[in-house]
Amino acid sequence: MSQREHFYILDGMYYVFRGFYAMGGMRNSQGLPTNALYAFTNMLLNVIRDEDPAYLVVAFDPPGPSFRNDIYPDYKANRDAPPEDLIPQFPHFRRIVEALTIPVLEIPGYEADDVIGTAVRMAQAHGFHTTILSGDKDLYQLIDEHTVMVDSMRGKVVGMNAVLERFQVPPSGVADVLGLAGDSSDNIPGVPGIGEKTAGKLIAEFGSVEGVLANIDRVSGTKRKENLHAFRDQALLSKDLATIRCDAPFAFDLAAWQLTPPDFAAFSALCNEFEFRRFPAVLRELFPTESRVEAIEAVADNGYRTLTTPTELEEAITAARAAGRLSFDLETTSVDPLEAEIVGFALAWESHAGVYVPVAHTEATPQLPLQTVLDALRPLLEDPAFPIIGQNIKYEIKVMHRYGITMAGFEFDTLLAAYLVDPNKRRYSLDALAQDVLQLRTIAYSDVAGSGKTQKRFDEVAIAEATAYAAEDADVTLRLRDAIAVTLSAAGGDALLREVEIPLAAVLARMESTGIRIDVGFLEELEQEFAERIDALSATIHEHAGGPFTISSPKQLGVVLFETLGLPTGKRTKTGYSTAQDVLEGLCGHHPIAQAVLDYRELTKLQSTYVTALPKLVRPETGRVHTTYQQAVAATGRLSSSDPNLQNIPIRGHEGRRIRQAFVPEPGWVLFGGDYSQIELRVLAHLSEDPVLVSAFANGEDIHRRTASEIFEVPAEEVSSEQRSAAKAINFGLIYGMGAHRLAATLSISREEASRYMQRYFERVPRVKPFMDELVERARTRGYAETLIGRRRPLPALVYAENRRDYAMGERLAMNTPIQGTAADLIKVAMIDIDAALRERKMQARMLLQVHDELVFEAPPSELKAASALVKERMENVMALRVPLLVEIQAGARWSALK
DNA sequence: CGGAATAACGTG
DNA sequence: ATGCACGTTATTCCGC
Repeated sequence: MSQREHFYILDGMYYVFRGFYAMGGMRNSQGLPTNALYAFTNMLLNVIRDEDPAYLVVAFDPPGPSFRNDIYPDYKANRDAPPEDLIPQFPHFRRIVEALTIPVLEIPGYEADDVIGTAVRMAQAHGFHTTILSGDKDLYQLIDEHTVMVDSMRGKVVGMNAVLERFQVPPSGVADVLGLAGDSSDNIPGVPGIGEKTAGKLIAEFGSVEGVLANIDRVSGTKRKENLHAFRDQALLSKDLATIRCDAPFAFDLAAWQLTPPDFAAFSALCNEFEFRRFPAVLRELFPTESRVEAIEAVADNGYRTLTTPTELEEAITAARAAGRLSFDLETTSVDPLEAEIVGFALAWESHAGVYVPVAHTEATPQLPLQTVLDALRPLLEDPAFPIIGQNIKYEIKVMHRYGITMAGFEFDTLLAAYLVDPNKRRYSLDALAQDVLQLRTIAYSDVAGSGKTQKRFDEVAIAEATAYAAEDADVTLRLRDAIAVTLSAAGGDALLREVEIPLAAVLARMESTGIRIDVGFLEELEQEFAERIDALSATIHEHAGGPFTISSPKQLGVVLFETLGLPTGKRTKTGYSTAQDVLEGLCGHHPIAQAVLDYRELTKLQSTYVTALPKLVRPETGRVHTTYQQAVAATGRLSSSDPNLQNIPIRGHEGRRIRQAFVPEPGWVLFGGDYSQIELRVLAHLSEDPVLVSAFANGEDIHRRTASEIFEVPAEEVSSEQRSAAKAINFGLIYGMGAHRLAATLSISREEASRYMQRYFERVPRVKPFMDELVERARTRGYAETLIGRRRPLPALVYAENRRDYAMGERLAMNTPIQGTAADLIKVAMIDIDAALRERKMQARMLLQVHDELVFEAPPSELKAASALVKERMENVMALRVPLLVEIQAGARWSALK
C-alpha cells in the first residue's frame, strides 16, 4: 500500500444519469419513479463496500446557471430537459447521501466538475491519492500520477495512459482537445470540421489551442485552416468552457470528509419511502453491530406511570375518552390465551406516555382489584364506536372474553397492518416493528422477566419494572399505529384492515376458543392398531436389510437400500441419497423392502403427527383441541394453522382418512361443512375473463373435461380419462406457473408432448396466457402482486433478482399470488359474513375450522338445515364474480363423513 | 442439553 | 433451476 492517504470524490451527476438509464421502470406504491434512486444507492453502497474509502465526498450540480453561462449563454442549451421520470427523483439523491452521512459538495455557481477539480487539487496539495468516481471524459484533465478516475458502473479505471490513448495527449491537453473539437453534449461549439481525432493530433503537435492558433499555416488542409482562422475566438472560448476551474470556494476539511457510520434510522426511513427492501440489510453488513446499536435509540420515556388507586384509574379513563382512542395491552401469566391470567393492563392514549395498572403482581404493593379494573374499562372496551389499538388483538380478544368482556371497537392492529403492508416478512413482533418502523429499541420481555429456566412469570416481575416495560409497549403500539397507518393507507390497505383482517381476528378468536371435539377413545384404539402394524413392518424391513437400523433415518435407510442391498440410486439430496417417496416408488419393482418402507412411512407419519399427538392436545378446560390460526404468516393472504395444525389432517389415503373419523361434534350435534368447488380456477376465470373458462363455469360444466375437449379437439362426452387428467394437471399447474418440464414429469409424457399440450391449451383457452403475462408485467412495474380486493405482496425478485432462478420464481409468484390470494380473500369475507349472520340470528351453530377453501361447523340437528343453507348462500354470494361460485355442503357425525 | 438444519410428508 | 402456500415430525449436527 502507498504511504499516501486515499481520498474519494464521487461525481453525483454522472451516477444520477447513468443510474437512470441503467435501470428499467421502477416505482414505489405512491407512483414515484425510483429507478435512478435505486441504482444510485446501489452504486454508492458498492463503492463503500468495494473501495472502503476513508475519505469520501459527493459532488452535485447546484440548481441554476453556472459561471459558464455568463461566458457563453448557450452553454448546455442544446440539452433536452431531463427525462420526465427523472425529474421527481432529483430532490432525493442528496437525502440518500446525507442519510449515509457522506458530505455533499454543492457550490452555487460552480458545476460538480469544478468542485471535483478543486477538491482534487486540494487533495494533491495535501499529498493524497485521489479517486474520482465518474465516467465523464471532461474530468480526464484532472488525472495525474496520484489521481485516477474509476467508473464503477462500467468497471473502468482511467489513468494517464488511458487518457493518452483516448485523446493522444496527456491530461493537461484534454481541455484543449475538447475546446478544438467541441462537445455536443455540453453545447461547446469548438471549431467546425475538427473532431476529437484531429484535435488530439493538433494539440499533440502544438501543445495547446493557443499553440495551434499561432501555427495555423502549418496545419494541413485548406478548409481546416480557414475554419481555424474564422473560429479562432470560438476555439478559445470553447477551451475556456471545457477547462475545469479549480477555485471553487470551499475548504479542504479532512475531518468532515472522513467516512463515518451512517444514520441507519434515516436511511431505513428513506428505503421505506422508496420501497427499497434490500439496502438496509446491505448497510448493516457494511457497518456491523456497534455502530448500529448506537443508531437505534432506546425508548427510555419517563412519562410512564403506575396506577394503583380507583381515582387514578378513573382519571386515566376520562383522559382516554377525551383523547378519543386507547392503546390497550394485557400483561398475563402465559402466552396461551386459554390459560393466561391477567396480571396488569397497559394503556396509552397519547404518544410518549402510558400507564400500567397492575392487578395481580405478587409484590406486596397495593394494587387495584382485577374486577374493579375490568368494570371500569368495560364501557370503553365494549363500545364499538370507541377506537382501540392493539398489537396482535386476537390475543386480547380471547383473554378478555374469558373475563366476560367482548372487545368491540378495535380500530387498528399493528401486527395485522404491518402484515398488510408487507406480508413477506417473518416477524411482526412489537420489538421488530419498533426497530423497523420507528428505529426504537424497546425493553425486551427477557429484560424484565429473564429467560431460560429462570424466566419469571409476569406476576413475579417487580411493578416498577413491569410499568417501564408494559407502558412502553402500549405507547410504542400507539406510535406504531400512527406510523404504519400512513404506509398502509398509501398502499391502499385501509379497508382491508378495517373490513377484513380486524373483523376476521374476532371470528378466529371465537373459533380458536371454541375448539373441536376429538374422539380420544377412537384414537387410542387406532394407535394400538397402527403400533402393531408398524412393528410388523419394522420387522419385515429389518429382515430384508439383514439387521436392525433406524428406518426413519434417511441416512441409515439410504445406506441399507443403496449399499447393503445395492439397489439403483435415484435422486441425490444435498447430503446423500434421496429416499423420498417417488424414489421408493421407483424401487418397488426391484425389491419388496421398498413397499414396506413406504407403508412404514405412511403409518409412522400418521401415528406420530396425528394419532398420538392429538389426544395430548385436548385441553382439560374444554375437552377439545384448540388450534391457533396464524393471520400474519402466509404471504398470499391465506391463514395457517398450528398447535396443532388442523389444516393438514389427512384425507387422501385410506388410513389417513381414518384420522378424520376422530373429529366429532358436541354430543347430540352434527358436523357440517361447506367447501368451494374449484375456487382457484373460478378466480382465474374471473380475473382473466377467458370466455372458455367463464362459459364452462357458467354452464356448470366439468371444467377439466371441457378443457380436455378443447385441447384434444374431441366432443366433451368422448374425452378419455387420460385426456381429462392431462387437462386437470394443466389446469392446476398453470395456477402455479408450471412449466412444460414439470407437466411432462407429472403426466409421464415427453417434454415435447407436454409443450404441445400447453400450447394447445393456450390456443384454445385464449385469455389465460395474455392474462398471466399481464400479471407478471404489472407485478414487475409496480413491484408487487395484488389480489382482487387490493391485498398486496411485494415481489422484490422481479425487480432485483440477481439470477434467472430468482426471477423465474418471482414470475411464478406474480401469477400464483393473485389467484391464491383472491381465493383467500373470498373465504375470509365469507367467514366474517357467516359469523355475523349466525350471531344476528342467535343460532347455536358455530364455525370450527377453516381449511383454505372449506369451512367446518357444528350445530344442533334442529339448526342443520337453516345453518347449512345460510353457509352455502353466504359463501356463494360473498362477492359477485363473472362466474358463479359453487359451494358443496355435507353433513355427518364425523369429519370423515363430510367428503 | 437445546437449537438449527435437513429430509420427509400431511393439507389446500 | 424449473409448480404455489403452509406446519410438524424425527434425525442429525453443532455449540454450550
